[in-house]
Amino acid sequence: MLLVKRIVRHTKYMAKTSTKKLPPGRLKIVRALKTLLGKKDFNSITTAEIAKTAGVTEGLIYKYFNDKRDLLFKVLLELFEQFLLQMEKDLKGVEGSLNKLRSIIQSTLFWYDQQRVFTRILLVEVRNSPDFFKSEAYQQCVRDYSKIIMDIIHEGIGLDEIRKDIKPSVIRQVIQGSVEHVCLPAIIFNREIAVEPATEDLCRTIFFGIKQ
Amino acid sequence: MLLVKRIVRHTKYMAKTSTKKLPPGRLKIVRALKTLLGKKDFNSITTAEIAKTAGVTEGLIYKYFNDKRDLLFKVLLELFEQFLLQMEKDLKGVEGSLNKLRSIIQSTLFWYDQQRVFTRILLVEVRNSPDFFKSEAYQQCVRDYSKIIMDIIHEGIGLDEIRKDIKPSVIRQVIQGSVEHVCLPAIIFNREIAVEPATEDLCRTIFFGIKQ
DNA sequence: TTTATTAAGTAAGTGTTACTCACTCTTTCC
DNA sequence: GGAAAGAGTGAGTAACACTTACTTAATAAA
Repeated sequence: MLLVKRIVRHTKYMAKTSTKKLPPGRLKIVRALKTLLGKKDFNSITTAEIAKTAGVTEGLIYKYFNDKRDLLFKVLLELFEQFLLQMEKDLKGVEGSLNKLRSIIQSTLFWYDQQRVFTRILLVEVRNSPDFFKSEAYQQCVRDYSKIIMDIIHEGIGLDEIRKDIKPSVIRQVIQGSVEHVCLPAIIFNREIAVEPATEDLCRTIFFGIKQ
Repeated sequence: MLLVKRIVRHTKYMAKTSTKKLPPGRLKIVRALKTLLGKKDFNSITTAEIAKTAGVTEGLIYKYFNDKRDLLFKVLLELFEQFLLQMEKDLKGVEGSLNKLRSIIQSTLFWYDQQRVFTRILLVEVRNSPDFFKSEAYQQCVRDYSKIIMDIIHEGIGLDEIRKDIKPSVIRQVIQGSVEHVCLPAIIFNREIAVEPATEDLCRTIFFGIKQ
C-alpha cells in the first residue's frame, strides 16, 4: 500500500519534468533562467537575456510560457518536485509523528540551504505574484507539502502524541512560518544555514515550548 | 526612566511623518499610492496612475523619491511608525515576559487584520526588493520591532521565565514567522483574521509546545 | 524694493522591456 | 508525397519607469 502510494507519487512528480519529451528550446529556456537566477534576482533578468543565454529568440519564450512570471513558476515547479521527492525519501522509515515533523524540518532546512535558487524563488520572488496561487507550482507542490504536514499532525493527535487543544492548521503554520523565517535572512544576506542546531532549536521550541 | 524612553521613541517615530513640514505635492503622492494600494497590487499600479490620482505630474514623483519602489518604502515607513506606536501603547503596563510576548502577538494580529494595505506591503510587496533591506523602513522599523521582541526574550531568560537552551534569535524567528504565516493566507485571499483564537493557539504552541 | 537663491512643480520626451504577430523551417504520419 | 502540426524566427509595438530642461513660486539678503 505504502509502496504503491510512493510509485504513484513518483510518477506524479516526474510526469511534467523529465519523462515527457519536451522541445529542446523549452528546456534551454528553463535551464537559462535557472542559471541566471544563480547570479541575479528575477526582476533584473530581462527576457532578452534569458533568450540569449538559452540560444533562442525572445519570441520562443512566449510559445511555451504565458509570460515571464509563468516561466518562473515552471522553474519553481520543477525544483519543487525534486524537493518533495527528497523529503519523502528522508521521511521513509521514520516512526512517530514528532519524529516525522523533525525529519521534515531538517529536510527543509537542508534543502533550503543547498538549493538557494529554489529557495529564493519560493520565499521571495513569487510571493508578490497574485497569480502564483493559481499556478501549478502552488496548487500542486505547496499544497502537497502542507498536506503532508497536516496528515502527520492529525495522525499525532489521533495517537495522543500531539495536543488536541490547538487548531491543526495553526500548528502547521507555526512550523512552516518558523522554518521560513529562520531561512529568510540566510537567503537574503547569503549566509549559510546551520541545519542541525536550527533543527534542534526549532523542534525544542515547537514541541516543548519556550516556557521555562 | 521608562517615561523618558517613551518620549524619545515617540519623537523618533513622529519626526519623519507628520511633524516636518513636507511639500504638499509629496504628501499628495504618498496619499495617492496608499489609496491605490487599497484597490490593486503595487506592480499593476503605474507611475502615471499615481500622478493622476495625486493631481500632480509624473516627474514630481522623482523629485521626492528615488524610484517607484522607494516611494513604496516611504509609505510603508509611515504606516510602520503608526504600528509601532500602537504596539508599544498596548504593551504598557503588561507584566511578565510571556504576557508581553502575548501582547505583541495580539497587537500584531489585530493590526495586520485591520491595516491590510500596510500588511500587504510588508508581507508580500517588499520581500523581493533586495534594496528594501537597506531602506529606512527596514533599518529603522523592522529592526526596532525585532529588537523589542529580543529584549523581552532576554529579559525572560534572565528572570527564568524562558528556557535558556534555545537560541533567543530562533525564538524570535519562531514568533515572527508564525504570526506572519498565520496572516499571509488571510491577506492574500482577503479573509479576516480571527485575532483572539489565533493569539491563543499561537501562544499555547510557542509557550508550551505541541507535545501532548 | 530689487535681486539672487532655493524649492516646487511642469511638460515633453527617451530608452528599455515584456510581449505580439506574421512568417519560415522542420518533423511527423497517413 | 503532401498535408498538418509543431518548433523556431525576427521584426515590431505599446507601455512603462524614469530623465531633463524648463517655468513658476516662495524665501531671504542687499
